[in-house]
Amino acid sequence: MRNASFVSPMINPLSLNLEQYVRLSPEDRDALDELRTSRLIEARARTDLVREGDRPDVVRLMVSGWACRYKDLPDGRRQIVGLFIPGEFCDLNVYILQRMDHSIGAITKVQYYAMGPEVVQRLTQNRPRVGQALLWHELVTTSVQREWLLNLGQRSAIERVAHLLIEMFYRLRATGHTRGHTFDLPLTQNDLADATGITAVHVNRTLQELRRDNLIAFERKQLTILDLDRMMKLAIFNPNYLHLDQEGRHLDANA
Amino acid sequence: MRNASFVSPMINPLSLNLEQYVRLSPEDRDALDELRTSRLIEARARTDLVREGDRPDVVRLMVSGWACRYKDLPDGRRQIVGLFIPGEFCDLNVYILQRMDHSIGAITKVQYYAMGPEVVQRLTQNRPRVGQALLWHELVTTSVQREWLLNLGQRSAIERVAHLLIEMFYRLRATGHTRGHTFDLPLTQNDLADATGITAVHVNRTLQELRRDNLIAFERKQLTILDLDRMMKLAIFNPNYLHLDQEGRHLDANA
DNA sequence: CGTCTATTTGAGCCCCGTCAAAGGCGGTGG
DNA sequence: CCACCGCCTTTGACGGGGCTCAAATAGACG
Repeated sequence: MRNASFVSPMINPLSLNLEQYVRLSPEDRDALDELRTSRLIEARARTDLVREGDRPDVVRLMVSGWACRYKDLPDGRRQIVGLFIPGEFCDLNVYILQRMDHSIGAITKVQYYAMGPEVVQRLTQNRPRVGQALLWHELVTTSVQREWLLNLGQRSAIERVAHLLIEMFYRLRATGHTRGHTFDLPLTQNDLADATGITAVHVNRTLQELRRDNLIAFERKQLTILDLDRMMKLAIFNPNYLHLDQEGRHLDANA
Repeated sequence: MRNASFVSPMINPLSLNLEQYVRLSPEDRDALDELRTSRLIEARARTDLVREGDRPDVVRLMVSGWACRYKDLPDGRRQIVGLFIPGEFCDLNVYILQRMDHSIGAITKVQYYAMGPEVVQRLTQNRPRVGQALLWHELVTTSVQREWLLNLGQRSAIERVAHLLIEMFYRLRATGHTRGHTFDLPLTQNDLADATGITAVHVNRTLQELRRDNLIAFERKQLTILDLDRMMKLAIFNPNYLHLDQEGRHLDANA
């Protein structure tokens, strides 16, 4: 929570998110603050922000609520390929492509800034360190996708679910969205199923097993990780892929 | 195979690859040709080019042979999260990160150019259109990762294997590495297993089923797709995610 | 021609999917 | 504020797709 007082409350999540990677200068933060002049859009839970096949137009910066990136098959099968929490960009670069190859859906009610690509381009040109941070953000997102591939391809059902829960804990904690080992997890068991590639019924049994073993508590969309060590061992969780811990220190404003 | 005569035989695969997205000018091609002054490195089959945890140093451009990106777990489970064919970069951007979050291994004997990040940076600065093409290349690689997530999370064993085979057919055909519906597939059944998240034994049975249904022929590392239509239907394959078909036309040299 | 790796086959079984139905909970409208 | 409705969670029984273990066969390579 470095220098939280320097940034406006609304855009706060973004600079907090980026400062995981790079320490920003006051000028950098001011430039980020100007994104607040973008259109602020609200979408209801369970609606799509963009659909596969659409022509991408704007870049979206999540302000509140959870969203997901997903792909589906004609017969209804659906795979969530990424989750977005406040402060994260959904689609920094995909506007380069002609057509969306995936959809973005709101899990909860969401608020986001929608800005033209030129706004981001101007920002990265004027503030190179912000540009570096955004690139970092993209690279980490891609790294997370790779870890999810490992998750789906190699881990068992209980390992997958545990791994996802720990990842979200780490990501939320990095931006101050946790209280101790507790955080809001607005996903339904159906969502968890679509993200882990197992069925909702089996997600249910898996969560019960995690509860029975006193590894988690989960009620009213509040998740508590009761024993992080044992959970990490169970999930074979190694946080390296999140590239946290101020790895971007060498890019710092005062370096 | 546009203008293949304009480019040197050695670097050919790269510009061919990039021209899937953007039509390059002669100057662009010349600039790409200069990458040939980079160190050309050879590695034996089944060796690692980089390992998870290493500090990334160089950018690798595949010249010949196949390589893969993979992640593994302490207990030996291994997931291949991407395949590289000649003309593709393994790790255009990952040098930005402090530590590799995955490994890169040679499937066959491989040759690749190893260049310092500054070489790529200079190239993209001097030749913006090449920079665009490289960005495109990265975005498509990421899109492929998302499709693989869908593959692992939602498709059955036979669908997964069929999907992977068709994808490699499309990617190889785009750079002229196919003869009719036949191409070299140097993967072992173990590799296919690690890429699709099923066991090698079951890959074997799956391939037999594909053969029995006269969908493929596969011997001596030569794969033929006997009935592409039925294969695509079986795999629920939609090539959109590869963003082929000169989507980058609007960035063309003469646009 | 021998060795090592890759492919193939078989038997048994288990993790997880499927189908179906019963509770629980939150949200909405009267 | 209550009652209803829809979605979410939970439970049970059953079946099957894919895993495991093990061993035989076939190729590849020196």
